[in-house]
Amino acid sequence: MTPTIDLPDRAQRAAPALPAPNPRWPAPDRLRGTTAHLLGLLGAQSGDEEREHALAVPVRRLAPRAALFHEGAAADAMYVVRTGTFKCYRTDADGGEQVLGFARRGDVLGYGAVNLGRYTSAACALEASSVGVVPLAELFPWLRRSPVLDRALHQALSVQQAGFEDLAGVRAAVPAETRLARFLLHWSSRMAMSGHSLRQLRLCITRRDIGRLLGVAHETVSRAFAALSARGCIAVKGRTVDIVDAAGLLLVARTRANANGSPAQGRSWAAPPVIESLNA
Amino acid sequence: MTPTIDLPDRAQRAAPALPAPNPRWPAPDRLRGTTAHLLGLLGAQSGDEEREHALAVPVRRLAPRAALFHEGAAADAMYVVRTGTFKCYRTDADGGEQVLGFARRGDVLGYGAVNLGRYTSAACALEASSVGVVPLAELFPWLRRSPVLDRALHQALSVQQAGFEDLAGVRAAVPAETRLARFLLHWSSRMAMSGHSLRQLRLCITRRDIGRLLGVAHETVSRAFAALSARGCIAVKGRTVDIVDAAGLLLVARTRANANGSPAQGRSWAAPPVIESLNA
DNA sequence: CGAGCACTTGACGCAGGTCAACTTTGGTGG
DNA sequence: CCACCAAAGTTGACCTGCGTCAAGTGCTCG
Repeated sequence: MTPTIDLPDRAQRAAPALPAPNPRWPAPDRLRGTTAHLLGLLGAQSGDEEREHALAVPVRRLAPRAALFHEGAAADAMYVVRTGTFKCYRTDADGGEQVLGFARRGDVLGYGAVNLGRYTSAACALEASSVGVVPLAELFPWLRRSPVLDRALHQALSVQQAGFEDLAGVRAAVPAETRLARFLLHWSSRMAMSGHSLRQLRLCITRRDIGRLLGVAHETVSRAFAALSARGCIAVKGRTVDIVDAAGLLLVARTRANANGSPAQGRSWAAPPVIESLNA
Repeated sequence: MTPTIDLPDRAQRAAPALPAPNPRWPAPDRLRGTTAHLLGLLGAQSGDEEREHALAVPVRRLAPRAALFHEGAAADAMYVVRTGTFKCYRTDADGGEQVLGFARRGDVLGYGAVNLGRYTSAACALEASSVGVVPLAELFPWLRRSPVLDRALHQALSVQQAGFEDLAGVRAAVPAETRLARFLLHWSSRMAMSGHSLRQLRLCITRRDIGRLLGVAHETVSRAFAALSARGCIAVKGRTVDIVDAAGLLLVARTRANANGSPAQGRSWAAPPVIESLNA
């Protein structure tokens, strides 16, 4: 229940050497940013004052499947996601992975290490990604120097906590189809926040990992996709999912109690407001 | 997946009027504390300087079963638990509760509201309890004035995040008995942190709520208790649980794969270091 | 172009959800 | 202080959803 100290055996296959600088990135982003950039990532505006006092913030790039850090490893930094997608997970003694969630632009990774100096979970890139590096030794000096940054961090952590709570909902004691529906809606609204389409989902996750998030076998995930598809809620093509009937999906996301009948006297199962626009 | 705005129908049954001041509490604690006290709660030392600049921090007392705040309610404060135990949960449309976790001394409640101004989940007292009140309007001024407080808050949040991650483990796709074993170990190490006995657990939680945390039916929780008891790992008397055989419990906490045989080649399933002392 | 991994689909058995009956506990009012 | 009632807990019986094993197809990467 507390962080393992021992690294999983594939700890060795650590993050590969940084890939050659990617020419698609504008020069200033190539190797480092500033604390002002961090602010941007965290969703805050940086005033002139901030830009002046801005300190250099290293950027680290990761190839698909590369580990950002390992569970239990000694930590010298936490990270803010700039681009790409990360999977956060824990590995238990039996080698079973428990997926804790996924991180995207603006999400903070490795925060659990702030107290312990060791990462409490692992994170790896699902696609080519990059992060801003916040050395733990610098963290509090930075926050002290820039209250705006501190505030931005707190707010980012606050929304992340809400996200965590959401994810607890997909692991609730409800049928697999419901869990998957909830997860898809969750993902949809997360993606919408970073300017992506609400209905067209590009999951860069294997069925196995979805299963490990939902707490079901990967075969069951497959069948749940098929079922939702048959029901006409979604159209699935590999890892691309189209939300065809958002209202229907939302109905499934409520509870088994009424997969058929009454639209439930209660209100929306914590319906993301964004979902309204899906019905357009 | 995002906070509901509508309150559950029992929103009305809000927190009852504060119970008459409890004579058991020393006078200075009776009605208010200071930011220096907050520091103590959060597990930090407060220097002289801190004590000087200390600001008044209201204390709120709650009767057993009283709600601290409701999901989706407009928020004007977050809280730090002083005494007692709280249950954090969300209610979905069907009236089903999803328990997110339990909070004890030093834990921060209502942090999800820092960004939104609305609570993203509900919290209610399981026993007579008290919290330090941090008005959201004061939060950032306080943090700015006292970097030590800021640091303490960050560190408390950091360990809380680790705790959340732990709890994801009890909801993993493993048999009910394993989930319960993991939960008991989790609870044990949490309680140990606040100076309680490691082996003697006083759960102030109903089987139903344990079930809602683990994602299983409450009857199953009952049976799992019976099974662990029959196995000789624990002795159960109502809500009092004695950990008789910690090693055995730990074994069950690993995975069904080997409830019988090989002690698993891998390491302790994220074994809490504290557990070692249970074997004394 | 081949190998391994992701994904899908089927068949089967069991862990656990559900319903039901009963006991125990704790809280409330007389 | 006790009697009463509602909620919490336990236990049993039944049945179903999903975990597991197995076989086959399609990607993607080396």
